[in-house]
Amino acid sequence: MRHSCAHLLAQAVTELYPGAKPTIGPAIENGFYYDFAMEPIGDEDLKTIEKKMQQLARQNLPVSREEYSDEELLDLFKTNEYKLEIINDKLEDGDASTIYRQGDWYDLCLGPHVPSTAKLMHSRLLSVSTAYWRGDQDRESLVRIYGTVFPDKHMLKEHLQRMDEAKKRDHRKLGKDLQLFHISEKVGQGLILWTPRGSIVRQELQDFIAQELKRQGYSQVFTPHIGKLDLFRTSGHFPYYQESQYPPLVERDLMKKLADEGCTCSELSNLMNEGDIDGYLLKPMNCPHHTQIYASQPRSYRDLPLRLAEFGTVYRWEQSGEISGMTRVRGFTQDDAHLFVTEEQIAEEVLGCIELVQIIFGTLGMDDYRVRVGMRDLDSNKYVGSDEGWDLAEEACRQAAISLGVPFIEEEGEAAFYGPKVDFIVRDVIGREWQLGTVQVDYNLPERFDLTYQGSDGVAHRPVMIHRAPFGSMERFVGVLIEHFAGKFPTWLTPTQAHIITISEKQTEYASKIESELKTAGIRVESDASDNTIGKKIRTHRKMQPAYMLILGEEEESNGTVSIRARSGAQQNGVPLADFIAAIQNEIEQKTVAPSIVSE
RNA sequence: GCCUGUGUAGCAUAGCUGGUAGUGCGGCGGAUUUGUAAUCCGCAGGCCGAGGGUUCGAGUCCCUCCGCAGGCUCCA
Repeated sequence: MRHSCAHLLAQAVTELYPGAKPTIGPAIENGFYYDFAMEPIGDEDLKTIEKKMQQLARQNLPVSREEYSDEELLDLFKTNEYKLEIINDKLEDGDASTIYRQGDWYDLCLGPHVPSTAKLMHSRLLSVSTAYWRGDQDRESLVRIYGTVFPDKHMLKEHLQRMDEAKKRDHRKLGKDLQLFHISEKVGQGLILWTPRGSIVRQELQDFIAQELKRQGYSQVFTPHIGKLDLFRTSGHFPYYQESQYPPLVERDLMKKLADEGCTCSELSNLMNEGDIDGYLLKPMNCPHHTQIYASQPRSYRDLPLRLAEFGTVYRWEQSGEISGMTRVRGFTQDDAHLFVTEEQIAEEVLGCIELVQIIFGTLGMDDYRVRVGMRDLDSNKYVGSDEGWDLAEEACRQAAISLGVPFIEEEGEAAFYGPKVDFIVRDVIGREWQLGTVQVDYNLPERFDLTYQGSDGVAHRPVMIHRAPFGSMERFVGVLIEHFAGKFPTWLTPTQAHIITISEKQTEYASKIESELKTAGIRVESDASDNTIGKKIRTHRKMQPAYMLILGEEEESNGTVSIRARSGAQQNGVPLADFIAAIQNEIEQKTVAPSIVSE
């Protein structure tokens, strides 16, 4: 049905814009799109097209399937080079093809389709954008129109409402409303400024994972934000990934000397690429630094696994058009760790990493994720390392994913250039997928840095590295988390856990007494003793989504109690302060996903 | 990076075919002292993203750049 509606869209467009050439128009989740080779159109044009589609739908044109010979097909589409390309590709593969016809319009298609256009009355065009023909940046730019269609009016309306609801939990909007982070044009694109409230969320998450790491025998390390170019030449990141790095920093004296010699920018760049001069790179990842910690001492098999963990901030030059909120940024902090292990330890250690991801996702109630095992693309040569190493590493990842006990898919070509990986992927409110946690096996870097350990046989062996980041990056993770909770964080994560609201200024003193007792108990609290009405104060404070509001009036003051108001509006009056403190401390300690002190 | 949109005070917005900026929230001051989703009055906030151009005159039209949004491409 969605695909049929794409046909209807193409019919409408070709009737309205005679020069437009339809290319492809598949169904996608919740809708469809169709790409046209035509002059760019705007949002207003969508309405016109939409009207035309309704008109065509109302005509109740029967949709029929027709078969033609190859020559006839080529003749039918002779004015549309895109369709010809498709037909020729199909002929090469030996596939037959059919066309579907409605009215005097027809399209190359395998079907199936709805019997008549009357089934397509309830559609809506959503947006117009562009795409490259066959997804190739070097080929023609096409106009892509997105739309959706439902069997009846009611379902269409519901779907559109759902989309509106989803937009309300967009982390970019909530991040602003809840004052969690800020992006300043003056600082730069894709560079996140963590404001005090957002920093609390991040710090709580970091503390949480640090605790788990201690339990699993990790060692905490710290490394600087830059490193010599040579370090990254050895790792293989420079100059081959230059496109996605900030340009290198060159020492002042050297710069001056080169300038005096009349060196041009391109000469400088060449000198750096060839290794004739050195400089420093903002680190695009933490692994090279960690290899040097490993190499700082002779290692024995008894030292392994050596697990080095760091919340390491890295910088990558993402394309300007790809930067988005907190989920795609240019500077971010990975909850990174590198495990140096023997080959026999790979399976167990990969499993340990994956369990860590599961603990985190479980604690936060995130169950809507998928697992992807990224394998190499056998046809590509962008990978480094031996085939045997890759085979072993891929098998280790596969086995770890299997023992995970959740469905996973293997995808060719999704591996890192240095090794296969297991990724945890979640969706944001708009349906886009983001890679969060990742575990990657790497035979390559130990080789490049010539890392060794002495085995029980007294001979030097090569360790294997495992890269892993259960959150992925703090920025992306918190961004996704904001949407996951729609800003209503669990008590342990929420920036302000209790907001104190007084009914009149008579309770100001009582409020500050309660406030200081809560603070002493380690509760993050905010107090409002302004002279606004109680209704107004509740309205205002609700917006910041504290786990609880404590309402204080004459009654509470004389009894030494608090009245607790939950986010839902549910309330419990006259609770002794000590009881509330005990309850909220327990909730924080347990990391309860949904605040539940007040029963509904 | 490419395409299409878009950019008005901290936030949300009005401003038609060009005549030199309104409103709400928030903030500040005052009145009020309130029992669960907006008490009243007053005040201060804008080089209308930046720069250039057309014009007697530009928030409005044109160009360049920057940011943002949706896609595309990319994501070691």
